[in-house]
Amino acid sequence: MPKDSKAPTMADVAREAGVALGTVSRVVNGQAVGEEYRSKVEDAIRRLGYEYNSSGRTLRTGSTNIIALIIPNTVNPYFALLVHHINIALEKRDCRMMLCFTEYDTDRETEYIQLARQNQVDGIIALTYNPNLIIPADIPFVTIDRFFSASVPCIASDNFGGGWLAAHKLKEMGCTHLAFMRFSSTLTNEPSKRRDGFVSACVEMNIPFEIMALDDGQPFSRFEDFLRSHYKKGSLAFDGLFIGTDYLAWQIIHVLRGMGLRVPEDVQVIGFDGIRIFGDQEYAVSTIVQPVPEIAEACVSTVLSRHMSNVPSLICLPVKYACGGTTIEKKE
Amino acid sequence: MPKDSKAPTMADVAREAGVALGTVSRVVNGQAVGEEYRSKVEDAIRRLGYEYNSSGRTLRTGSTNIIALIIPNTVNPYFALLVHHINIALEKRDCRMMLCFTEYDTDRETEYIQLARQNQVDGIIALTYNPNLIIPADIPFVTIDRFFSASVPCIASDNFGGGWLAAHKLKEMGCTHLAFMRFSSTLTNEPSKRRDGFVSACVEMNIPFEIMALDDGQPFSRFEDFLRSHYKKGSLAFDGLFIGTDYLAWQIIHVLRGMGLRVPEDVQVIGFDGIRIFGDQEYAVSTIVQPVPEIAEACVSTVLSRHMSNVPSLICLPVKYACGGTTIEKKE
DNA sequence: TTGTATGCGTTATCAG
DNA sequence: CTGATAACGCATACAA
Repeated sequence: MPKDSKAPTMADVAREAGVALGTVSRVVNGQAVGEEYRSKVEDAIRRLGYEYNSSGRTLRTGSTNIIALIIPNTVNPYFALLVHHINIALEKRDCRMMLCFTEYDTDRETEYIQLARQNQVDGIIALTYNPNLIIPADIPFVTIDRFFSASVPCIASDNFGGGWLAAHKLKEMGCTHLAFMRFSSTLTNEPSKRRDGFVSACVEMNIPFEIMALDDGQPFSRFEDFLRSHYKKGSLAFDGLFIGTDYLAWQIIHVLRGMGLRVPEDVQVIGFDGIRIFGDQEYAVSTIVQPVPEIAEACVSTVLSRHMSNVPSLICLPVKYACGGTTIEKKE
Repeated sequence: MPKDSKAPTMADVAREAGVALGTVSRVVNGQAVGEEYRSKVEDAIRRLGYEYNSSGRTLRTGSTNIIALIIPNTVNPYFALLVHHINIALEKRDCRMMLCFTEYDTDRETEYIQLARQNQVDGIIALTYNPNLIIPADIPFVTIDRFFSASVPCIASDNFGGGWLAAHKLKEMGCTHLAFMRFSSTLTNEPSKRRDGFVSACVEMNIPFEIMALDDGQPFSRFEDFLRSHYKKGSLAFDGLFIGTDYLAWQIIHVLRGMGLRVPEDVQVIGFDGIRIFGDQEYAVSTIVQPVPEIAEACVSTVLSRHMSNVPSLICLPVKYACGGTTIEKKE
């Protein structure tokens, strides 16, 4: 029986090639090595079927080329999209991803940060909700949609601009009475600005509007109650709705249709996120589209930027409007 | 200036606590240690803010508690669901996930296996399409939906039974002329059996049917051509369609409606997978639901089973039918 | 039960 | 440009 019960190491390769261990390391890492030595080493690698073992390097250098992504889940299509594009951006830079799902559990958010540190990740990208989350100072850390402090870069869409755009679009489509509806976490984060932009535009355009914000944890039926209380004699008090997310917009459209209202004929609806059915088919609802590829790229390039020096504390990326059939386009 | 520029190690803790390095290791790993020693160590850990560094252990033991999941992407809702449930199953066992997206690129599938080995993962779960993929013999490996050999466990839904069930349901709903449509990869994998089950049921029930399988890479418009060629004088030759995936079913329903046909009144459609809109809302189409949580659980428990000994080579899990509005329920 | 000592595979620092 | 050698942090066999 051969004694090759264990995988060959650089030392084995060195012995096989008749060179020093350091030379093998240099070949493997593509550093300057004499041509004759290089080929001797490469032959030996092939003969032995040597494969690089990154744990040695991690121990020695403390770096892993792994970035932790902390996010609620991957079932929500917006998160799925984010995960997808962040992975593309990481792969482009030869990095791997350690995926951490929190399911909106604040304790898990904390635990995963600790776990990421124990695994020597090179950085953390996090989309979290824990109001008391402690950001590690010794690991490059960027957050999505939530501002902590000037020293923790935050990447987000232009939420204010998106709210503003939604109101303008509804006006443009002929709406005269608007409402904004959302689930609002107790946390004040970047998406909270969707409301502010919407309000700002309504005031500016002198359009009447109402706000219906429901705290997280409140039952969805409150939205139904709200709509019904504004429904008299077969018509709704609003002809245009801006909803905090596409997901909620979808649910609310069901309610509207259940009430006998037609969307978009009687009520036009604009959501936020830019979710497509099955990920790449038509938009689920008319929407303000977040620039997910750009957000992902910004997250990755920021978290990997050397020592996180000279990085802006808030990166805000432009959104755009897209029709998903729940608004009336002017000229088709 | 303090000299704590580097993170404290077990050796630092041992010195601080006045015990031996091995004792610290035993405390950290929850092994038997005298009570007085344990508390001395725990105090020292707290004082120093020590945090476990897993790279040392990985180097020493060769194990990481990380499982690689190789999958095309996370944008397709079925894959998103799979990722989600596999992560739940891994977390339950204190394992982390290294996510590898292939985007159906066969080279990437190979590369990621190599990368996973270099990262010392404890196992690999893979959903792949490369016909020549080489399965590493030295790493626990399970595949989803694709049988390689008796030594590589394969986890899949009961695809044959699903096809069979779809045909029976369509019959039950009053259909008399059926067709099956799918994109078929050149690869013969478990999902290929959806067709076989469907055919078997049609023959058994003595129902006329047609099969329209399009090779991957062919344009979708071929399906349109197929439907149009079976469309005469305002009616389609089929009143029931079974489609290989919900995703394709969704697209085909668009074509049908574009032709002026009503779904489900004129044509009933059943897809496969069990995809819900926004991940947790209504089913996108009437469908054969894959038992994703059970598939995930089976993948994880199998890949982690000690030495992969005594594991079945094919685990087949039961599917069920669900209405998604593209079939006519008998009694509502 | 606790202490001691060694080695896991790699990188990096020196001399040569 | 190459060779020899010392860490990196931890687990564990062995000695006490």
